[in-house]
Amino acid sequence: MYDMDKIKAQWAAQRPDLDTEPMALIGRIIRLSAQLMEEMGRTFARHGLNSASFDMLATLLRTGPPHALSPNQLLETMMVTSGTMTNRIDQLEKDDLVARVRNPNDKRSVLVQLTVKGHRIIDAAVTDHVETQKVLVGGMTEAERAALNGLLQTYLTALEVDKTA
Amino acid sequence: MYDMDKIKAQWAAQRPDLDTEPMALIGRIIRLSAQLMEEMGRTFARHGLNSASFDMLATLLRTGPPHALSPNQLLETMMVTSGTMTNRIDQLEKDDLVARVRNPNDKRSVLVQLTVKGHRIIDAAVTDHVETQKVLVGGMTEAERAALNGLLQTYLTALEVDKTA
DNA sequence: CCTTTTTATCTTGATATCGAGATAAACACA
DNA sequence: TGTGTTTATCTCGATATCAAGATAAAAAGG
Repeated sequence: MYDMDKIKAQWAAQRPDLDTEPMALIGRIIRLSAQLMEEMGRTFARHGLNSASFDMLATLLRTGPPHALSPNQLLETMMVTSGTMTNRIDQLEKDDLVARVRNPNDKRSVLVQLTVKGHRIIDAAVTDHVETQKVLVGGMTEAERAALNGLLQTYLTALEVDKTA
Repeated sequence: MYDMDKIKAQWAAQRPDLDTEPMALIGRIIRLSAQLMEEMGRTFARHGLNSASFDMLATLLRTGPPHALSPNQLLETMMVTSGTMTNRIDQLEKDDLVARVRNPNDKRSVLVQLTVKGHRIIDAAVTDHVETQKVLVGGMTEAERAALNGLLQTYLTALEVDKTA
């Protein structure tokens, strides 16, 4: 599915006026992203997590002790709305993976903190996840990985510039 | 958000045992994908479409006359479940962008066909979309685009091989 | 033919997300 | 101090998706 060569050929037949080179490039990025997320999701599932919950817990873990951030800080890191964040925190709290603790300096705000259980689970999940990612890039040579990484960085930077301009 | 350099630095501090090179590479692909989809979504919205409906209509358009595929054929092309496909067709049918027509050869099956209105709208949307995509890759040089495209192709192929093995 | 299996689509219930707005605390400043 | 504005989080209704199962037609195999 989403075989860009086939799609390009179809457009060439139906709409020969279109330059589909950009479409092929962008299509491949999106397809790769979807496939990689699907594969990684299997790892998350082995730890009782999904992409969203892994992301939350991993964000708290890598923040370092005391592994606590406000919902707003989490919003700035992850790309979701505030309603989604409330729901995600609720779910994790129900499973005792995070706890909402009061922020003494600001009564509007709370801190979302890893529980002992949450810390244990995300620590193991991250280890597993990194191993999975190693396998997922293992089909490329070291040189290919470096070149791809560099070009992706270039592209992301170019997009940012584009946006601020 | 999802600044891979910052994330790498955080992991280096909290879990120096982890090799986060693969994570940086994969993270950039996923982030790029998300940003590109967001940008493209703006184009779709100008034509009253979203990513899902654009995808459906564009698939039917590039198939060529008579611009009709069965739900099952659409399922094989797009990465969604049958329930999702039913819903997507329902929505497009409600807006008179596609019509379900009976398949005389197989009474289990129907064909989803572009209406005149659907054809007109997707034709304009695709033209606009291709223009947007041109802008979205415009921050890179021709050589960078070619190199990136080649590496993405390499990666996708490597992932496929991995899966069949 | 008749029965079983496969195929194609749709239905249903659960869930995650979004967008808009509600609520309450903190801040700015006259 | 008092008032208006901003900030932080949550609530609510709508929607898109998925997974599992229902339904009906077609195909396969005696």
